[in-house]
Parts: sequence; structure tokens; C-alpha cells
Amino acid sequence: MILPQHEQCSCRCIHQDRIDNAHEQALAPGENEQLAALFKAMGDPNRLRLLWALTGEEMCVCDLARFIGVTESAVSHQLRLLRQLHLVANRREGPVLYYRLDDAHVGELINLALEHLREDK
Amino acid sequence: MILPQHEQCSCRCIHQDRIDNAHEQALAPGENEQLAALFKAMGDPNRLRLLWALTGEEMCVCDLARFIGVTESAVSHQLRLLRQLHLVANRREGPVLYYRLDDAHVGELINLALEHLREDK
DNA sequence: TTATCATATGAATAAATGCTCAAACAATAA
DNA sequence: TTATTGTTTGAGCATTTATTCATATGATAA
Repeated sequence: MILPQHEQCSCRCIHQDRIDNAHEQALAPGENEQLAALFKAMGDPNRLRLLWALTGEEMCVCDLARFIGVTESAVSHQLRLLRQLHLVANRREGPVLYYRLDDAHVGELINLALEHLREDK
Repeated sequence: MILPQHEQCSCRCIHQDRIDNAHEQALAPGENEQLAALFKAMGDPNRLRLLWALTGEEMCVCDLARFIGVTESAVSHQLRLLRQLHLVANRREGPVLYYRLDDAHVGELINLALEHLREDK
């Protein structure tokens, strides 16, 4: 990996070996961004509430809007994001769309993070 | 849980039972926000790169700044956030601060999310 | 003390985010 | 067709965010 020359650091405590190791073990840039996008999607209080609710049972847009107390439009915008990241999927029944989690990993991630939260406090 | 009366939804497809269930199983508001803050912290590409690098070995601010290619100041700001959320901790050796992960959960979370990412694509 | 180095902090700013409103779209029924 | 219902989309806007720059702080050594 190449660092632009202008990004020189003025301090002298650099451990170049550690920087090299970090670069070697680093995730590929694309994968890193995808992963960050995943965490970011789960990092909004309302979206997290949606995801957690959907670990229970499938719900339609209208239910979800009522549940978190925002416009159906707002929920729809958020669901689109979650859909694009394969966090949720939907099923149409007539005019109504029922949303569910797309993957068991989602619930596992939330539970693991909850552990972290509850243990170290 | 009480919903303000003005937040009425115009559609008629509401499954009130599901909304009630969702409210019952929902995380406490404070916990939800903390959890969201945790995911949000991991949801920035540079912070995620920092955390992943620290799963390897401890590094000082200067190393980390070089590694991700930003100012030491920027890294310091980010590390403060990560410190406040108990994601990283540091150790002073003379004038230099060595940062490390504060908790094994962090690495586990990243690995679990990686699984999700790699499987469903 | 003074000087230096590594890090932290505060202000400023450009970019991203989450919401609402208004309008469009898709499915169904009259 | 027209009307209705559930959902989606795009624009607009206020808030948040990630960065840099300039300055301050803390530890160490001369």
C-alpha cells in the first residue's frame, strides 16, 4: 500500500513495522467500506428498533411506522437502505408489503453487541 | 408504551397486536440508543480500520494516523469516541499512548459481520 | 527553568444524514 | 375507466459528522 508523500508525520515515534503489519492484515478497501456500511445501518436508533422488532415477526410498513412513531415515508426510506444491505427482505400480499429479517446474522449481531454492552458496565 | 394521539396513521392495514408485541419485546430506550451508538461507532470506514488494526497489536496515535492516512488530530478525535464507548483503551509509556482493543467482543462483532457479508453475496 | 515531542482539544467548515411534505406508483375493486 | 389503499420516491431542510488547522496540555530531558 502506498502513502502519498505529502502525508508525512512530523513525530518520530513511528513503528513502521506495526504500520506495515496493519496494512497487511487490513481488510480490502471495498470490504471495509461494505462492512462499515453494515454497521452504520445498524447504528441509527430507529433502524435498530426496526431490525429488533423484525426479529419477532414480520410487519408491514404501516405497522413499523406506528411502532417507532414516524411517517410511513420515513420508514420506507429506512427500509430501502436496509433492503439494499440485505438486512431485511419483503413479501407482497396484495397491496401490503410484509418485511422480515433477511438473515439470522442480524439478530446474532445485535445479541452479541448487547452482551458487550451489558458486561462491561 | 403510549403513542401520541396526533400520530395517527391514515391506512387501515394496521396489525395492532404486532405493534403491541413489538413494544413489549423492544429494548429499553436507553439501551437501544447505547447499542445504536456502538454500531454507529463501528460504522465509519476509518474507525473500523482502526479497530481492525488494533485486533492485531497495540499502536500509538502516530502509527494509526500514518496507517489510515489522516491527521493525528483526526485520529485522536476518533479514538476519544472509541474510548468513551469502551471499544479501545490505552496505556501510557512516557509521552506516547499505546491503544488497544478494550474488549474481545469487538473483534468478534467484526468477524460475525464479515461472515454475513461474505455469505450472502 | 526552557525546549521538545506525542497527544488532546476547540473552532470552523464541507459533506452526509434523517425527517417531513407532496406527489407518484402499484394492486385491487367498483 | 375511476377510486382507494399501501407503499415508494424526490425535494427541501435542519441536524449531525469527519476532517483540518491552530493552539493547548502533559511528560521528559537539557
